[in-house]
Amino acid sequence: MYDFKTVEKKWQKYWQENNTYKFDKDRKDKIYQLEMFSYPSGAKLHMGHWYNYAVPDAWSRFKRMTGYNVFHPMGFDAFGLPAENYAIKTGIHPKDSTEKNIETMIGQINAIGGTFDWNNDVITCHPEYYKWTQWMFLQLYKHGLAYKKEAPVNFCPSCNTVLANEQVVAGECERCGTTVLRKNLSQWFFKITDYAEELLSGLETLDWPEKTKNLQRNWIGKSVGASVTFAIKNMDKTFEVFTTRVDTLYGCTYCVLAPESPLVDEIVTNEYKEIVEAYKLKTAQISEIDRTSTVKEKTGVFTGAYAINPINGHEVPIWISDYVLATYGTGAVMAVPAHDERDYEFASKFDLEIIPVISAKDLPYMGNGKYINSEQLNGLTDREEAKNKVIQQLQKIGKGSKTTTYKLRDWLVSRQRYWGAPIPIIYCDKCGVVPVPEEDLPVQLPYDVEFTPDGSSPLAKSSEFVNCTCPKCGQKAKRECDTLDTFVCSSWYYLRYPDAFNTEKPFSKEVVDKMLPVDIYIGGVEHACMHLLYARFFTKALRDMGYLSFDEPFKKLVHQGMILAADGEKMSKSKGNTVSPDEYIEKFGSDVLRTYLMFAFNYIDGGPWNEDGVKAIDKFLTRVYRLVEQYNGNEAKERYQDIDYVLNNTIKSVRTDIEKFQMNTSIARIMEYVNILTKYNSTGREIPKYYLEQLTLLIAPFAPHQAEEMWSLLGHEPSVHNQPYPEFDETKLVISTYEMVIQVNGKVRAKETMDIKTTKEDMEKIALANENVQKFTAGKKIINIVVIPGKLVNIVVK
RNA sequence: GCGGGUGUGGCGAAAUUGGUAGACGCACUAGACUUAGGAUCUAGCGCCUUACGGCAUGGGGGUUCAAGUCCCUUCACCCGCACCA
Repeated sequence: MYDFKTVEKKWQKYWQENNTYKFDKDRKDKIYQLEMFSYPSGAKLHMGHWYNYAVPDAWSRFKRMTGYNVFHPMGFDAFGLPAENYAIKTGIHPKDSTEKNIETMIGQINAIGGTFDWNNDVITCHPEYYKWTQWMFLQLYKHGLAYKKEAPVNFCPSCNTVLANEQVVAGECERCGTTVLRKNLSQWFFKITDYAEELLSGLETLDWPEKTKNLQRNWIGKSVGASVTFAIKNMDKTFEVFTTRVDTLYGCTYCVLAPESPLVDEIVTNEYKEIVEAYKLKTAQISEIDRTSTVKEKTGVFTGAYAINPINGHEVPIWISDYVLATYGTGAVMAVPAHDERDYEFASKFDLEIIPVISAKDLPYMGNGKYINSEQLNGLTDREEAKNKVIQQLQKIGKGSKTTTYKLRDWLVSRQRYWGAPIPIIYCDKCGVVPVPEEDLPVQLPYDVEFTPDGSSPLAKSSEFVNCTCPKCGQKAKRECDTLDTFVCSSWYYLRYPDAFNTEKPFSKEVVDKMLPVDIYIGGVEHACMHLLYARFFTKALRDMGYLSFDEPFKKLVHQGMILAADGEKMSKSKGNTVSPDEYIEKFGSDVLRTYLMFAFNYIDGGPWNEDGVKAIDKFLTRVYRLVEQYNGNEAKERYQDIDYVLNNTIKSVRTDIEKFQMNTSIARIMEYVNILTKYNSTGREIPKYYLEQLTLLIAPFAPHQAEEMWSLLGHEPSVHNQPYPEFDETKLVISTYEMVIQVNGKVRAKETMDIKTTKEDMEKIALANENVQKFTAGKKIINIVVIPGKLVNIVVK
């Protein structure tokens, strides 16, 4: 009787004591395999973690058995909002709850029986780690890639606190239901936009899913166009607009500024001040997604000011409207209602002038055509030519040029929260913004802090933390009280693993250049635009500072799908439809759960949980074990052709399928092998040891504990995981006959067993002679016969 | 709204990339063995039809000797949207 509980514990202990999976730094054939580390928020590992860790572990084991030296570390992304919210609710300090959760989760991850090497402590909330996160900030600051500017936050006036998007439900504060406002605060940014072009072009070099690359391309949102400078009438002021349709400049009949644009206050005339203020207030309550919705009715107000179109000197009114975003382009647009849908809708509603500049039957017209009402452009039909002409003229008078814009925005890293890495900056009345000297790092996060929400950053309330002396002049100064976005922590953790105990530097260049880039990175698609882009940015920035000599952090990327509840819905505590991995390890063991997760889904799709599927795998593994258990010493050397064929076909398929992360079909092939062995066994014959050894080796990456047990049952010393993976013999896969398919008009009408060497002519002859085929060709005219050697014959009749 | 994706038996899924649709498994049906078991083994199993055969990869159209796979169109569902990570 196989007792999985004892067996799994026994081998987990053995692997740990013998350091079976310790990475050997001196070997050359390394693979750096990484799964996205977990966030220890909800006390326990859920099925999604298991799916993310257990399935790739088979890949890792397979790579080890095929001769690679796999570096497979694990850590925790431990700062973040949920721990702080939990603390506000329960009074348990984020540090305490996080440490406790990490301990629990380490135990649970170990229960997977994975190849994780824990000798690489990366826990982002530990000072030994965040010291270097702060160091990263300083490097970016020194190289001009970190700067401060005003930016809006969600603000609840009743709780008097900043809210995360997640805490805003339908425009209201999730705690008290008050309407959330957008309020400007001075905050730190990383200049990721400096790398927009390389982040875009670098995608070409990556072995990533095409859809993920597209997501990033789109997020970066490159757009080639022109910037045009408009002067403001009767004022010594100008503003720029970005447009992709500079060829329609003559048709510009008004301009629109984003309501948040600082220019608005400067240009608004007294007459319009009141309504502009009211409109700005209203805009502050609408989310960006709603603002840009094209189904929403356009709103806006006139500022009383006029702009001068640089190409023809026309005076056009300046409006403000929420469909213009301060964060994209220049925060101002030229409106050409005749040739832009949104502008047309806006102009119609507010009765603004519409001047067509491309001849068209119906407006708005976005297509190509003959230019009209455009002086020098009149008569042209080529859009590019028209654009170039306008740009040339604008350049001549210094009022515009060709420009590229990106949707990508700089990365806001300031958080008005406690549970994060403090931003290492000091404000001195005399010296201004002073970075904390590197030798003073880390800026420790104090433990005793009041973090209930009441209007200011929690750290601002700790006088011990805030008050310091200026490192430059020695006068009294104050520390920055915001903490860093946790994405900063996770943007460089993969660099830390290979050199996790370095106290001198975040990592040694020599070690990292040898170990990186990560050969395979596994995690959810939801990180496509943020984490994965931020990490790429960090790598490139550090490279340019001389700390690294590679361009991209993750060579190959694999996404896992989502495991849904049995009802096909997302698992959630509130719906009460969750299944816990613990429950299944308890009932079936790790091997069953691992193998189920690998077999039941296409890895990148995931799917709904199925209880019967788990039982089926339990049955399958039991059947496998029984084959070995029944073995009593048949050392016979003879081989059987039919078993050999299945075995070699299985080995070949498993090898190629694991490589593609298709554990499901790999296991299906092993099942076929088990089926033939079972059949052989049921005729009362005993299976030679060789076939059982092959079975054990084949299944080792999937069910590692059971394989180890089977290996010792067959009289071998552990560990099976240090054995080479089976190789296939192509000669055993050569077949002498095949089943020829005979079609008439594309429909299968007969099959014939043929010798593999049969010529095309003979195939045709045999096909035509077939009795059933003749039933369908009788009395008809043969027009064409298509012969695919070794496969089929298609007879086309009429 | 913008962007990305998915759709194949009762169910989870395969399909060497244009060449026998449904591998493997679940569920189901029948049988065997039984010191009755939610155990094990054997066989069957896309749908319609007694059969011949016909129909089938969300729907419609096209290209082709041949389409799940390529093209057009349409419907349904799912995911992301910058302070959850």
